[in-house]
Amino acid sequence: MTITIKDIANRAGLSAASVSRILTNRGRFSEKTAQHVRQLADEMGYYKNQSAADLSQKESRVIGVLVPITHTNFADEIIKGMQGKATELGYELLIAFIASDNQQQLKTIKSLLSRQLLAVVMLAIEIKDNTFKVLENADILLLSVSNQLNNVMPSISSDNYSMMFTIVDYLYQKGHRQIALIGASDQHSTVANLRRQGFIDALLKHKINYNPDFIYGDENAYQTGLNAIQKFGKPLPFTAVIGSADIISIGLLNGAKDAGIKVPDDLSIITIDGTELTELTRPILTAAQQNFAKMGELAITTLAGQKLSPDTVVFTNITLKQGGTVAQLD
Amino acid sequence: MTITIKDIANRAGLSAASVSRILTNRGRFSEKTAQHVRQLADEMGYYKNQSAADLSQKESRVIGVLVPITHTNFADEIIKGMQGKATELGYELLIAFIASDNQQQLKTIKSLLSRQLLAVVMLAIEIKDNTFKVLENADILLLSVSNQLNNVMPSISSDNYSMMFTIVDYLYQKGHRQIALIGASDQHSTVANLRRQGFIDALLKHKINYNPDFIYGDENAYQTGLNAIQKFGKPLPFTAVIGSADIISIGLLNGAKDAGIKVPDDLSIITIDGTELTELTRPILTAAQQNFAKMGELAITTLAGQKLSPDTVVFTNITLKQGGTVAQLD
DNA sequence: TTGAAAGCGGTACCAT
DNA sequence: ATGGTACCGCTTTCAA
Repeated sequence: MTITIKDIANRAGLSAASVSRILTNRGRFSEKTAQHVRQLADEMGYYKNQSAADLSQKESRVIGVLVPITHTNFADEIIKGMQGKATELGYELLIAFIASDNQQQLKTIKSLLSRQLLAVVMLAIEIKDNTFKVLENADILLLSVSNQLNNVMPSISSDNYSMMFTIVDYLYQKGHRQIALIGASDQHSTVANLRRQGFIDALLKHKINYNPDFIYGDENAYQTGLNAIQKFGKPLPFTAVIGSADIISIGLLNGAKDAGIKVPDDLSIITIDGTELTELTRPILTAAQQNFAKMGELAITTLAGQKLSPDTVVFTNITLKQGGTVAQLD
Repeated sequence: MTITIKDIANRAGLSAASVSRILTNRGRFSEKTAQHVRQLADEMGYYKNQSAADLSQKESRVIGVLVPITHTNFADEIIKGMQGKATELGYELLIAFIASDNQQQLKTIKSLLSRQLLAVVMLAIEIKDNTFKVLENADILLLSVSNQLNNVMPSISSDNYSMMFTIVDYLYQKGHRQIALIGASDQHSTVANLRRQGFIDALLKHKINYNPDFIYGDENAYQTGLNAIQKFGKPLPFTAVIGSADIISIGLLNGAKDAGIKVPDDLSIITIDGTELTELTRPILTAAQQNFAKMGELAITTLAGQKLSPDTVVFTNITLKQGGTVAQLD
């Protein structure tokens, strides 16, 4: 038998209403009885039945978080950021891992929607159209984190366009003129589109005509990096390469090693993301590091503020983190 | 205004009771009205209010999962395994990331216990005593996954003792006689204790007296691997080393590289865990691979079966996965 | 400051 | 096959 508010009320010689008020710190009560009740609750091993509370209160403070089940190692950092702020502001996170499989996706979403949620936050999810419809119809706050989605729903992310200027400027200043971009070719991804456009424009700014062949690979995978090196062969037609995710860059690094290409002497690599993974390679990867923890925090504060419209776009800073994979050319 | 079962009942000219029966597939009803109701529910955008359902039904099908917030990359694999089976058997997972900080730990647990849960599954968590007390008093099913905890609570894990025989036998057969074990020195961890004991006994079986100095490092961290190499210097007093986790082994590998020690020529490395991380190194790490996905599946089926006692111990298989970090000595 | 009572949305028992 | 109803545990008005 589980302990309810009534049990406490009986023992304390009070009504359930009073106990409720005390335990939730709402309304008026005397501090003296309150102390007694709190102690009693503790002794008796009472835990609020949140389902009952949710049912009774109209407003919910639960935020659903959709995390792609395909391991993206930065999701942890975002969640960590959200978690901290959520605890601080009194929100709860309901984390659900979501498969890429359409059928399963719907099932997960529906079960999520069965809990009354304040909002649903999607981490780096490329959402399927029909799944999106379901969420939209459910009339619930939506927020995309780390995946910039202009005008579809509000999002918190890095400024992917200007990020490319930071990267290209850096490489240019290091003497690089032939630069490739790997893993941002997906035509259907807003992020990839922005990165390609920023890449091209940044090159033009330096009066470099970009070579379309140097933009390659549309999948966010280790294999994409390996493939890229194989495709371009040895010697490589460029001196520097930008990996659109850490895992891609590690593929580039290992591919280079396998092909007898020295990093950074024969090839410079700069990676986008800059998660812990970048510390595990030799040399350590130079990175345009995204501020994932900050994204997580902002996700919560933004939702708490509730000033959201589909074209709300919040940017977090990026940091150029020096590793050992970019050489200075003479 | 959210759609309730009553709204549907009104529109269909039925009672709430009937709609409930139909939507949950319980009790008797005619297929004809059922079809109508289901369609109506769909059209009206109805989602069951799970809180109400939970409150009404005494039994819950929600399983809480405690995941350490410190990035352990195998947690994902376990969760994936749980997720699949859970969906299949009609359970829901409530995932909560838990900090190592005592204060926050309690807060998380309490909020978890506020949802009526069928069980709490702990992934690789070294739980603090007082936190454990809270869980124990809450009178809820407990299960530890991947962290073998003999006689404290039921657990699903690899057989850490016999695993060491597999590893040592393999190294012995490859000609190694001087073997070190890194990252299993924590005296308070059952897993570490079992690994050390298994290591020692496996060596004895081959008539090798173990050298206590060769057991080093108690933290599950990249740095532990780096430190180990530094500590033993060059040339190393052993020909092979066992890393007690992938991240440690990567530290060993990079530490060796930094010190000019060639792997596997000068040093053989075998790692315990065998997650995706092991594919990212050069050479690829040879691993005693744990079956994390299976652990996840078993966690759910075991809970579904409910035949649990504190001394229930379920083992999953381990696989020796050949990489390029173990050399054959002559 | 405290209590009585209605109600949140479903479920399940007992009638019909 | 369907409907009426009590109830799950908590919150919240309103009255005392």
